Amino acid sequence: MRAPYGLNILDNCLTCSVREEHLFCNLSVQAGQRLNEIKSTAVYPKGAMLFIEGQQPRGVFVLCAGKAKLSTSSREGKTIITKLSEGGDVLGLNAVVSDRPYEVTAEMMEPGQANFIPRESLLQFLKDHGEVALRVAEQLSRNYYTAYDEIRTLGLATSPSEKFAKLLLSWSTKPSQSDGSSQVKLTLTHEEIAEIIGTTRETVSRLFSDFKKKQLLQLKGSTLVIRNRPALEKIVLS
Amino acid sequence: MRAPYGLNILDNCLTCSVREEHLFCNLSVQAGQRLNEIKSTAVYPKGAMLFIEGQQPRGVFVLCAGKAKLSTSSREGKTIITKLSEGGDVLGLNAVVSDRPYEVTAEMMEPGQANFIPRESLLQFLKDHGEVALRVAEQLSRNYYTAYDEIRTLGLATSPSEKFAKLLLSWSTKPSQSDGSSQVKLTLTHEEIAEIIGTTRETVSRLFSDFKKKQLLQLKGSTLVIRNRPALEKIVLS
DNA sequence: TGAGGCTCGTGACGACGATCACACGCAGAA
DNA sequence: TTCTGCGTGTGATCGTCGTCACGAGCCTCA
Repeated sequence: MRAPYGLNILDNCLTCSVREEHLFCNLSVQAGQRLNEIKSTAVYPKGAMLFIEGQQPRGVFVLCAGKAKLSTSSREGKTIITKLSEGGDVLGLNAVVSDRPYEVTAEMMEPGQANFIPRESLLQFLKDHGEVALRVAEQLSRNYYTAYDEIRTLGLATSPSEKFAKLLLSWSTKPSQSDGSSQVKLTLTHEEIAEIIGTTRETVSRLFSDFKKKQLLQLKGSTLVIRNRPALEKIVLS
Repeated sequence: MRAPYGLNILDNCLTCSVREEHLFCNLSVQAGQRLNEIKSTAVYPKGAMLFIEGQQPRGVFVLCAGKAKLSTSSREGKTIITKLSEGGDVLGLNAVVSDRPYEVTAEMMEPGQANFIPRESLLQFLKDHGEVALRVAEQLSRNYYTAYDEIRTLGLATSPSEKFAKLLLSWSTKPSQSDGSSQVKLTLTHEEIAEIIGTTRETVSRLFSDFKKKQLLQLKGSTLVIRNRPALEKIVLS
C-alpha cells in the first residue's frame, strides 16, 4: 500500500534510531507504552502547517520524517526563519508546557510524518513520569540557548555576508574531503536563506556570486561544496 | 552605620514586597528557612560584574536593590544589552540549571545588593522542594519567551526608528496624564540605548532629535515625557 | 581653580544594501 | 508543443545609517 504524498508510513517513529539523544528516547517500558497510547500519527504534505504563531497550544509534534521550518512574521509580512527541524525534534514544547500561544509557525518543507501528543495528555504524562519531566526541562533549556544564539547572530553580526558565512559554517560539518572541503545538500531556496539571515533574496543571490568568485564555495547541481572553511571563519569574526 | 557605596543594607531581601510574583516568594516556612541558610548577601558598587559571559556557572544572584544590565559581546567588542534587571529578578538561573556557561554578562548599573546562592546548594534545594522546581521551570519558560521577543525585535524590525519606538513604548506604561502622555525616568545613556536597539550612539542622538521635532516625546531634565503614543505605535507597525 | 573624562549634539561623507525592474532557464500543466 | 509559474542572476538607483570629526556642557577630583 502506498501512503499519501508518496511517503512510506513509518510504523512507529517514536522508536529511536541509533543516536538516542532525543527527548522521548530510552524511556522506561511503562512510560514508552503510555506514550504510545496517547500519541497519534499523521502524514503531512509539503507546505502543511503543523501550527501557527499565536494559536493556543493544542499539543506537541514529534517529527519523524521530513523537514519543517519554524518562522515568525511581522504584521507587514516580513518573515524570519528561526529554526530548521528534522526527524526527532519536538515542536511546540514551550508553548504547551507554559500554556502560552505558539511562538512560531511550523511548516513542513517536504512531505513528512509526525506524532501528535495532545496538551492535556502530555502534561498528565509528565506528572506521572518525573524522569521525563526532567528531560523536558533540559530540552527547554536547550531551546533557550538556541534562541540566545539567534539573538547573538541577529544582534551582533552586522553585514549579511557575515551571517551568510556563519550559516554556511553551521551547515558544513567537519571537512569530509581530503582537500579540506565539505559537501552539503542544498534544499533551500535563496528566498528561504534570506529569511534565515534576515536579508533579501537578491542579496543572497549576490552573496553566492561573491563567494563563488572568491573560491569560498562551489555549486555542483544542488550540492554545495565548501572549499575554504578558514576564510569563512575569518569573515564571521571580521 | 553606613554601608559601602552609600547604600543601606537591606536586612533580608528575599523577603518579598507587596507584589509577590517573584521566584522565591510565598515559599513554605521550611523552604524559606532553608533558602535563608544557603544564601549569602553582598553589596556591589556601580560597574560590578556579577558574572561574565562564558564563565562556568557559580550560582544564581537574586537582585535586591539596584539595577543590572545583561549583555553579550562579540569578539570585536560590539555589545548588545538584552535585558535590564531590577529588584526581585533572578540572574544566572539558566546557566545554573543547565550547567552551561553564563550566556550573558551581568553588570550593576548602580550600587546595589544581591543574594548569592551557590550552584550546588540551589540544585540540592530544588531537589528537596519540588514546588520550587516547578516555579523554576516556569521562570525558564518566561526567559525563553523574552528571548523570543528579542529575536522578533532584532530580526523583524528593520529601521532603528522602529526599534526605538518599540523601546519607548515598552517603557511607557498606560498613559498617566489626562492628556494621554506618560512619564518615565530616563536612566540610560544614549550609548546604552544604542546597545539595546543595536545601533550607534549618534543614531540614538538623532532619533531623540527627530522624535522631539515630531512632537512624539519631550525631555524635562531626566524625565522622558511620551506625548503621542498612537504615533509611536504606528511607527512600530510601519 | 583647572584638568580630565564622560555624555551629548551635529555636520560631512561614503558605503552598503533594499528596492525595482527585467531577462533567463527550467519545471510541470494544458 | 506551448504556456505559465517559480527560482534565479544582475544592473541601476536611492536612501539610510555607520563612521569620523569636532565642539559644548557637565561632573569629579586633585
